[in-house]
Amino acid sequence: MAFLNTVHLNAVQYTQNMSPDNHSGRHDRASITTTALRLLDDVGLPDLSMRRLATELGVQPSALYWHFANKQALLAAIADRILERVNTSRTRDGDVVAVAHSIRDALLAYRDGAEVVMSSYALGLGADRAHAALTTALTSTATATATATAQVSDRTAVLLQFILGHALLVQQRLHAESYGAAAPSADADPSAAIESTFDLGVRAFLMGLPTE
Amino acid sequence: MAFLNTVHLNAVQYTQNMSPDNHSGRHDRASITTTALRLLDDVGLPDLSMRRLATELGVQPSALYWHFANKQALLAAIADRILERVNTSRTRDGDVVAVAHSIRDALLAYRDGAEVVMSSYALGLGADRAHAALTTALTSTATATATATAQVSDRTAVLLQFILGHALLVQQRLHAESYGAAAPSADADPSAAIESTFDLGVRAFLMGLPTE
DNA sequence: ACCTGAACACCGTTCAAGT
DNA sequence: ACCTGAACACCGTTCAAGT
Repeated sequence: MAFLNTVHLNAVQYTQNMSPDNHSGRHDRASITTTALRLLDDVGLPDLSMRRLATELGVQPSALYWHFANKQALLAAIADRILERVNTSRTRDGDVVAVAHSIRDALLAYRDGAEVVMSSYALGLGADRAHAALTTALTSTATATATATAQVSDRTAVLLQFILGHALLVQQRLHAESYGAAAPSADADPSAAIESTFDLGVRAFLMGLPTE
Repeated sequence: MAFLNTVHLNAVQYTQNMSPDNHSGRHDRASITTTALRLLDDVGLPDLSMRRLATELGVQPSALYWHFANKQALLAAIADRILERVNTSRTRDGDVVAVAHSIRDALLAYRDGAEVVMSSYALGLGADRAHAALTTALTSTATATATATAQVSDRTAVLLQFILGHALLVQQRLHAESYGAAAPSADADPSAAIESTFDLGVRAFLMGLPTE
């Protein structure tokens, strides 16, 4: 449940010692991405427009198109940033559950993070880090030691699909609740149900793997 | 693989013997939804605007707001229509795999169908039919006969998340390919890999269920 | 190298007024 | 009951021109 409390409460980490809204000097892809990620977390994806980001940066909208080919390219850079949080330290010992949780937490750490990453991933951009971490963990999993690379690739896709689908629904439900729409399931503790649902999904997947 | 060939090739089924683009008489929610679904399949979600739909109907954009409160309400009606294809005949004998395939096929039968249904489902609208079919099938499954209703609800959510996540990625990848973007996995036969990935996911889920 | 200014072709939504 | 006409407050993107 802890992840639900920290949503929307990110302190942006600056990679440079430079103000994100650089009203004096010029901008580059990194600083623009930093400001865009903070803006995403503040206002959400529907309100993250190129024009609004330009205003935030103290620049004309057209200036952004010198740094990024289009809005989708900007979103891919944001997706990369979001997944930098994925903890790759436990991938080597094959702790698939831990990696799945790390990816899930990275997606939920920023407002609409799952949607941004999913759309970029579908376009073949942005989710390389998550994909690689899962593949490494699955490859070194005990049940999969004698498994062909093609099958590992399939399993990575299955797990990533579940994680993305799960995070997407969680965040869209959060968004729906903030608009006062009624959720279909009338559970007593929805956040606990969500947490156990995620664990159930990941473990069901792992237990269902053939042990040949 | 058959489903991939029939994507984008829908002949719209008219529930009334009435032209969908009713340029003479007046419109109602049903006829507007029919035209909107055809337009969605023709041009895709990003190009399905209220203004374009109004033009298709031979009407001013503002006319649509007499029938639907806003665009989201229209999309929920479309989501309901898409899921009318879900085959509910096999839910009673607990064939979860068949139901999962039926939902998947319904989502893939219209362009961007998964995205429309997912966003509506997250808002608590539109996916009741899919949710109910899965719940019925899981309840009458052999491995779940002695399972509490709360657990069935969790499992329904897990499976639906996987199905929606899977269909969403498949369709976004189709969309990406039409724009010439390179997919990250360089598989020999991607459509066959997708099909087996889906089966793997559903079966892994079912085999992972406790048999208590 | 990086940005401005101005334009193009669009959006969703509201609301008085018509029939 | 159903729709028009007109407006409001926006979009993403391009491109010549500036520094």
